[in-house]
Amino acid sequence: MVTSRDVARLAGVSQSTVSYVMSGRRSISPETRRRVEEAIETLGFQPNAGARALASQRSQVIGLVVPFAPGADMTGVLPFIETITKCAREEDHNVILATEDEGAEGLTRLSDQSLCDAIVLMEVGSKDPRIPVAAGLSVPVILIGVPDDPAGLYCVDLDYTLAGRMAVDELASSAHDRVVLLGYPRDVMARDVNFVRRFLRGAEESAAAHGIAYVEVSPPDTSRAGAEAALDEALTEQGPGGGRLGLVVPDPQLIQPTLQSLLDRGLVPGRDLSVIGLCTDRTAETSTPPVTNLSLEPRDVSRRAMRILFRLLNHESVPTASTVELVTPRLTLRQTSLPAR
Amino acid sequence: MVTSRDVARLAGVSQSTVSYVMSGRRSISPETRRRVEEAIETLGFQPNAGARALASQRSQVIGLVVPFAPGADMTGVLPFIETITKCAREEDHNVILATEDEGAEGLTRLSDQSLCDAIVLMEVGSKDPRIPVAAGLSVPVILIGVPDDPAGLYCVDLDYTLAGRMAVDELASSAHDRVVLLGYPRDVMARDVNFVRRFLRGAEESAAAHGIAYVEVSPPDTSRAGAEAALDEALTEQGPGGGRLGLVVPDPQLIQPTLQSLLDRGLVPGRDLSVIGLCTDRTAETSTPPVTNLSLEPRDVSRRAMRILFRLLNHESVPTASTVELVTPRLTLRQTSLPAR
DNA sequence: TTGTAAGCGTTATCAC
DNA sequence: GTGATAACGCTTACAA
Repeated sequence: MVTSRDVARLAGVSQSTVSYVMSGRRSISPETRRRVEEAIETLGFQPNAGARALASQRSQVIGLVVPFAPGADMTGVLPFIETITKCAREEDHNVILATEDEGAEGLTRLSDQSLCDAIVLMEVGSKDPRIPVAAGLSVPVILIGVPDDPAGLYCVDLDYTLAGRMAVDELASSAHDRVVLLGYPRDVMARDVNFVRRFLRGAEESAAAHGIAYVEVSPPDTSRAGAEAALDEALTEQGPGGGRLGLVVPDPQLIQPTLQSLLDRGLVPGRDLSVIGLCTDRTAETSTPPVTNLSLEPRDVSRRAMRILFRLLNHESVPTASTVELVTPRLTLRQTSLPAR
Repeated sequence: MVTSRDVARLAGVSQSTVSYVMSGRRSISPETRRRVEEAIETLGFQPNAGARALASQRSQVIGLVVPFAPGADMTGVLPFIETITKCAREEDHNVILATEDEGAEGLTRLSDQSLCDAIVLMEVGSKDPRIPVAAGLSVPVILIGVPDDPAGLYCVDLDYTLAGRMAVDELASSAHDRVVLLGYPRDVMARDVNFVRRFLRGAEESAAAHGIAYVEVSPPDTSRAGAEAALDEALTEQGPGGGRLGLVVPDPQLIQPTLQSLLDRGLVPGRDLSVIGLCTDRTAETSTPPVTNLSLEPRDVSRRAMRILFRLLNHESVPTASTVELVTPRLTLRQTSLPAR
């Protein structure tokens, strides 16, 4: 292992000078800088992370708590991880992973062992028991998701209320006369993830505002059978025929099963009814048929979260009116929308 | 911050005793142990990771290099990340993330800065330039994937050759008389990921062995249009009618577009032809229609990789005949298989 | 069975 | 502009 002592010896300077050349925290004569940088180069010196963390009280690591709970939506989290990791690297930080199932102890572990300087907490629940713990840590924490009480923590999330409203607005303005919302499966409802409630409220509000018929149906799960059951309920209750029907499907995992169930019944999305999904554009493009969607914008959400986090780390002011920052979803019309009348 | 000194003071012992109580590296009298553990408990002591790493030369961290390259298959990597993280936690280790686009420097950074004690390198290419670098690091490295020359490194991967063979075997034994392999898109071929070649070889071998007609077609990309183009080529060349056709689709991203293209042509998988995909069971279950698949077994592959890694870390012997450990794929018949004749 | 003390490789505060 | 030197909090010989 090559240390800063080795570099110092080779460059003919003191160890502290090597440190200052690397950190730029005091001015160095051009000549000294050159010699030190040359020595670093020839020896291939890399500073020891542990020693640096110990001395500087900064680990240069971001803790990322990901939702690996059983049954959680796996498809959506990867873009978050990717974007967060890349943002971290841009600021010369690393990312350490913790899983949701570690609960609140996972947070205290990351913080109290000085494993990281800041924490990103994904997919927080409405009354997430980790929030009060997170708020009491000695490191800044940013939430992706909006709990009922953020306890002063900064939050970034998609504007799900707006998404719900946009979905129904779109259907209403394209002359649909009834909306069925194929909701989240029961276990998701049970976990009480906050965005579910927000989306439903937005959809409901819009339906009321437009005076359009509106029903919510909750599938038992996101399987094919779950979609079948929910559709049975939805279509029987209202009768399949007559008028323009719009189906809103906020759970990404339920979209494909739903589309297939419809096709199996001889109901063609885009011809016999409309379907709007809430999912990433990638999911929407590859569904069969490609589904009109409101984008979840995971990259945008992640980037904003990291921006705030680094401002907190650098003790810069965070230019936000509220502690909650909401990202506007984007509507993209695809094949599952009925043509305008 | 509460340190081991604080614990020692409260328990009325020396700092080293606290350390030994925690590590169990020497025997402690029951009474002393009790007092120390009580002090740890009441103070909520957590050892400082940096200091521990510095003193012990062990960071208790596993470096995980994930393929976030543009266009890489995102859906498949999450189960790997999840399983690897959980295995690490079981051995009281943390996981630090690096992205593929950091290349070989990412590896040296992780190792030379003592950021981790071992590295898991995912999705290695046939002639991956990171392999020689990885082999020269001071920390053990395990590969997920099999390069042409593993340079002595341990590798774990799905047995893609066997997968290719199993796919065609299945079709041959269920009385199909020709096989079309809808290959990987050109950019994947260009990246020369090793498993592509292996899968194709296995399929080809089996076709030859069974004396069954066999064609490979390469789509321009994994989009809907890409699938269309490939199918056009495949079906024109051979004519759509006559005999039992089996389609093998090894790229998970191409499966759904292909199924849809077939349906659009009035060709129903499971009635007019067979389709076998290479993808996780989860993907297979939720495709439309559910596709007969060979499972990628990401959890099994990850667990085996971590088993080997920890044996290397603990200087235990690794009970493997070869340096390459291959996992057998599992075939599950679903709706896209023609009934036996 | 326990304590003492010398590092581990940086950073950062003093001096000069 | 640069150099000593004392932390940082833990592990681990070496003593007792």
